[in-house]
Amino acid sequence: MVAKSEHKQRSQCPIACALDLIGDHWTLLVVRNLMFLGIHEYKDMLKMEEQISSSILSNRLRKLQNDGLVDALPHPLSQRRKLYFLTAKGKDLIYLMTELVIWSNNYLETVAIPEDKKRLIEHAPDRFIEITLKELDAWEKQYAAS
Amino acid sequence: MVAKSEHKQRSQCPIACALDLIGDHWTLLVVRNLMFLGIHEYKDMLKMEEQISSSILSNRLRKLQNDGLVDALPHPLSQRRKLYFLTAKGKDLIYLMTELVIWSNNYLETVAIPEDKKRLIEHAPDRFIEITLKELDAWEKQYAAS
DNA sequence: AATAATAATTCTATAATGAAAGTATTCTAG
DNA sequence: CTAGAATACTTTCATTATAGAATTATTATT
Repeated sequence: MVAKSEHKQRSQCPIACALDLIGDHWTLLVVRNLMFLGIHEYKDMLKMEEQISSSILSNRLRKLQNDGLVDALPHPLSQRRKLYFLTAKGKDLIYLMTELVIWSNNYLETVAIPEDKKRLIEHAPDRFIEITLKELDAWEKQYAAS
Repeated sequence: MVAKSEHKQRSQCPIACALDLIGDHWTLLVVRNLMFLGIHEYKDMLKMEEQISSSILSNRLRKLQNDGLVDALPHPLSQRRKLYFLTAKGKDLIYLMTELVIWSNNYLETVAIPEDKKRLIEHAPDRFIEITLKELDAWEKQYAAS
């Protein structure tokens, strides 16, 4: 069952269309978990600092899969567990995500992020992206996804 | 009066903090209007293709001003009109917005945007950003903002 | 003085969210 | 083999946000 909001397309504008997929309070935090934090399981997402509720997490994971940003594998250690991971479409949000972090670092005083990582993102975003993509590749090889 | 959602800070994560400011269905469309479409007035925003409602537009403009992304000037032709424009903090979302458009162009089939503009954004995003920032500068000079 | 334009605000029905509890399935320990 | 725990959700319900329509306050125009 898919909620109403997951259907509507408000216009043909590229920004509006993208916001229909990722423009809400939670979706990009799920992407962040998969992209930067190495969190690939439902139970671990439930523990995220921002305290997502179980129902919202379930909805967002389903929507991300329906929209082709995320896919899932059975966990090798247990059939009842799943491993979520970003598809190429989802991984390609890394450029957007990196700009988001750069903007945050520039304008939002309170963000907690180690100084050295902050400096890397700020002064060599391409390198940061390269490193992150390599980590995602390594994860995929380990689990033979893609 | 400011709604509850305009206050909460869920964590110190740069992505979460940024989403507290711009992570919803409408905020970045208002930014788009100011950044790319030359729409600076309330009445013109009401006409946007995506059909924002008057109350939501009012809320978002107030929130954008509270968060320092947008400022307003009295319209030179009428005291009852206002001219909204992006602050430096708001304008600096241009890198994020450009990546959003690039991603949309790559993955969302249906987006309507002229082919030549699509090509410019795709192959020379820096040039696209430069041109856009110049247009915003020209607007500001005209109205002597900033 | 009457009418229109503008930037909101108010009202109300509907939709989304959040918190807690419940369910179905699979694993694990005895 | 069975009892209990773990996992991935789903359901329920109270609260909050949103959308659309109507209204208001102010300023401009005729």
